[in-house]
Amino acid sequence: MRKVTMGDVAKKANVSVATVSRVYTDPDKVSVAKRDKVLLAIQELHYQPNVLARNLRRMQTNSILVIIPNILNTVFSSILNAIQMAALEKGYQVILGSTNRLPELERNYLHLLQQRVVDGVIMLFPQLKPSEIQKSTKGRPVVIVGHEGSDTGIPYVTNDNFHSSYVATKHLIQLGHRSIGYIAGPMDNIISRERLRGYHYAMEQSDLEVNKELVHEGDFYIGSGYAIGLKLLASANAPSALVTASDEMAIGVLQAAKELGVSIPEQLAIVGFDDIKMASLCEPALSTMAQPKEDFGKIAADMLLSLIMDQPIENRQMLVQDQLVVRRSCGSPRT
Amino acid sequence: MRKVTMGDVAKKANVSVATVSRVYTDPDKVSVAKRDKVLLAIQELHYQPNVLARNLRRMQTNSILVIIPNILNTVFSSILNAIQMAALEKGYQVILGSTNRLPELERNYLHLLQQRVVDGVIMLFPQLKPSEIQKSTKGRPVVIVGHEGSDTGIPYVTNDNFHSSYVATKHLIQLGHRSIGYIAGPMDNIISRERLRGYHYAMEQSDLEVNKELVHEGDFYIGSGYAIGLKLLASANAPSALVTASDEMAIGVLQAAKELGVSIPEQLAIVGFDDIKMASLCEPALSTMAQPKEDFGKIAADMLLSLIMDQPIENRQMLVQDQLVVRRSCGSPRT
DNA sequence: TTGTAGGCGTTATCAC
DNA sequence: GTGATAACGCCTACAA
Repeated sequence: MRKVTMGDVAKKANVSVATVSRVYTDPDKVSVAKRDKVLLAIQELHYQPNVLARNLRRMQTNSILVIIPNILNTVFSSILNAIQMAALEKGYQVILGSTNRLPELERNYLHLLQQRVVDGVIMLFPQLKPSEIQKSTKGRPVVIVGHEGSDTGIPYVTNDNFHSSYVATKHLIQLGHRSIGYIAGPMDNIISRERLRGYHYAMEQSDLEVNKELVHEGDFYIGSGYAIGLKLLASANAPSALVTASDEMAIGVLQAAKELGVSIPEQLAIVGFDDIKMASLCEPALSTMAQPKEDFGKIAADMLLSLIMDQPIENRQMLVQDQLVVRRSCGSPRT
Repeated sequence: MRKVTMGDVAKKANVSVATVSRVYTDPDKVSVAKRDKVLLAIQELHYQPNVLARNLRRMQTNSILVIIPNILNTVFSSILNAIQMAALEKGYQVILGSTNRLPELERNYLHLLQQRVVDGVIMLFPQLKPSEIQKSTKGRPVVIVGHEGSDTGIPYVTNDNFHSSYVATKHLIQLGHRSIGYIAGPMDNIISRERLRGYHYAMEQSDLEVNKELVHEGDFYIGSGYAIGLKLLASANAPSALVTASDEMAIGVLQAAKELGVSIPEQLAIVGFDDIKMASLCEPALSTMAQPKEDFGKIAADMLLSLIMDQPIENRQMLVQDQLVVRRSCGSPRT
């Protein structure tokens, strides 16, 4: 069974290949009679257009690349999922680019854009700086999620980590806490730094002293939360409340607390960050700042597709709001 | 800045396009002198081969499609991740096909294979029957993960759900339990049925009666585990142990138990299925049957790539072993 | 409305 | 080892 091409269909339907092509690209320009003949021939021959040829001719692939730090993290994969849904709707394929946070891999993937393997790229929480991204994409369609584009003009959608962290800390202060600790993410990460700043600002605004011994640097993962939690809770002046820069670290603290017999939220109130799936299922359920993951994905996809199709974008700088999800771990007002 | 093509490079290097092409595809056939000239010209012009043209000419895309029920589930996404790593190593792109378990979407995605958008497909736990898959792929490269290919000859890699469920149940029996309940997955799912069979077989083999009131059908998700758990634990003849067909349902039972003041594992021993991330983090940590997710992915990818490259496959029917991971939730031997 | 024909940029098959 | 040149299958002026 040889490959059947447009020529075969044309012959069978007694028309030219142009007419067959038009049936796909612009059916209205074909008379009903011929259209039906063509459709019939397509059916009978089980013809499938060859997308490779079409791609070359149109110089596009109908696929986009999503560069993502790690698909095992539900924050990232939720965004990815939203992107895929939006893309599917418009007939675009999604190519997966998992980087494990290696800048080198990000660069590699960006290559696919230059080689025209994809029509556009969405970068989730990239390691590369916007300026470098700009340099290696040369004006081709890119959207950044989770960071600003600085002065490159690259469209982006992000949340405000400074503000969200401020809100989380403020919530604990309003519950009556005065000795509030903080577990940060790695300091080479801008998101970590922004979140730490938000904590500091909230404390300062309420005239609360930040005790340096209550502020530690973790790595976002559960193990560091556990280790720091053990240290923090065993010390003489343990805090009465804690903000962590990720839910995983908060859950690590939960485990440490359980081990030390520290009851949560009575003896220690906690607010995490991210609203991963586990946050609602752990014991006690974790209060947390939730990013609007679906919005992130949907907005980014829409932006990118507009870029690809040369449609105007209303707003190239989108800011979405995180939401404080109050569960049991932060307790009720202190008396 | 116009697009630069192979012709431009050829002109600049004073060679034919054929030679330029060879520098990419078969460098050994080009004299060192000319090769260097070409390489230099490529550098100077910042030439990037146009993959679209290459694809058309070679009639391949260097990308594979992974059809996956849901990327938010860590069992699936771990496999996807392993596939992506293996594919990347061999220069293949991974296209994501999330279906939310809709057979209709699976069919749609399979279309991409016929249209040559991808060189091959890996289907993770497909809804479609092997016979239907065979029909719509017509001998093009496909690999199934998690089900057998029945008599279609489609290569597959799967685990033995019957046996694994047998092992899980047997473990509880050996700990001294005699009244063992079971929460099954949806019965229209073959995996659910196999797991249920394994439970029955283990009971039978040990001359234990299966009490029908202790066997319930859930939907794999946490909510159903919770609901069934409440019912089961409140009843007069609650079991002393429980096997669930998924970790999520087991965690639902954990929540129900906490609410009812039933202590785990003392009053109820539990073994789950899947070893999702939460299993090791919940309280108490969950004993569970773990699928070898990395193996699944790696094997499937290697099979598919062999298929694509027309290399012989050692074994088209691969069986991998699940592993019982013993944690606290199943307790110690009864006295 | 329909057909003709010239690319799209690469690779592969020939000769030389 | 190297260079012409003909595909690969489709799309789209342009002409009719």
